[in-house]
Amino acid sequence: MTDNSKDLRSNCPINFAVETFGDKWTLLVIRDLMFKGKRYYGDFLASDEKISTNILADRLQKLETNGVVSKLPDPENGSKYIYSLTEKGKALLPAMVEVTAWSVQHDSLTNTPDDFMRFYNADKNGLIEMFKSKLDN
Amino acid sequence: MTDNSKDLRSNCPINFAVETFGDKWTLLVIRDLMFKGKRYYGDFLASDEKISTNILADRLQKLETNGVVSKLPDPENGSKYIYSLTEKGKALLPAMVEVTAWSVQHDSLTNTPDDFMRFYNADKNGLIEMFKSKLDN
DNA sequence: CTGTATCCTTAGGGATACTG
DNA sequence: CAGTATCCCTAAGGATACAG
Repeated sequence: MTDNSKDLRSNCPINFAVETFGDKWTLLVIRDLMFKGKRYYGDFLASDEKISTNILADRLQKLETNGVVSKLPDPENGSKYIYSLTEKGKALLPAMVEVTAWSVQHDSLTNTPDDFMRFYNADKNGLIEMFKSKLDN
Repeated sequence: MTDNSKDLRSNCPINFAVETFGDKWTLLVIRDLMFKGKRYYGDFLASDEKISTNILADRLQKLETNGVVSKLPDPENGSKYIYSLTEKGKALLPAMVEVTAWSVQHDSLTNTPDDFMRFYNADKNGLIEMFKSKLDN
């Protein structure tokens, strides 16, 4: 609950979300942090969707500004940073899981680990907890 | 589960979602259908965010193409249409609820009915079922 | 009023060069 | 390799005119 005083088009929560990650790239960066364990600049560049380097820099920057991502110097390599999700970013997990489930159910081409929907249908909260614990280690 | 053969940047489910509603306006139209009971063209035009008429037409069209929204002649007024969510559209409800909850928890300015978070915290599935039943009447 | 079409500006973003 | 900066084109979209 922070007072981020950029001027939004409205005070609707859906609009807040849209203004935070409603574009063609931001959610993919969040996905990479959340589900693919990516942490370094080059990791994100290497994703299937081929984000270009200027866009990546811009989105990481905006996510940091919005408190979704943190950027810390890599203790093992002074010349690079480790990007990771803040608590605010991690809190997007349930939404990301629901979005994933929707896509898997409505797009025949989508590829996702086989057991995702099994777990989702059997015990959604358990699935979310499982991913959550992965994020915290 | 339909084979929509537009060429996606990848077969990732998050990317599928991004390509379906990852822009500044689409999710607001879905919100209006899902939570605000809007059905007519003019209803959408009247939202707080002031969508312009060409963009609205474009988004309704794309949503229809993607099977999220249906467009049917209004039986009580031949010169207009009724827009509504398809089953695929309604299936976005859990995701929309999670996104809303995230925004409410992370944006102090967001305004939402007081009891939303109470219900969400007490019985999330019940909250979703409640909205679902509203959509089906 | 419901929707479509056009005009024109700005923002998004691809390619790529460049710095440490 | 990590990240920044520039160049330039295309797509997003605001304003508004127009048709039924």
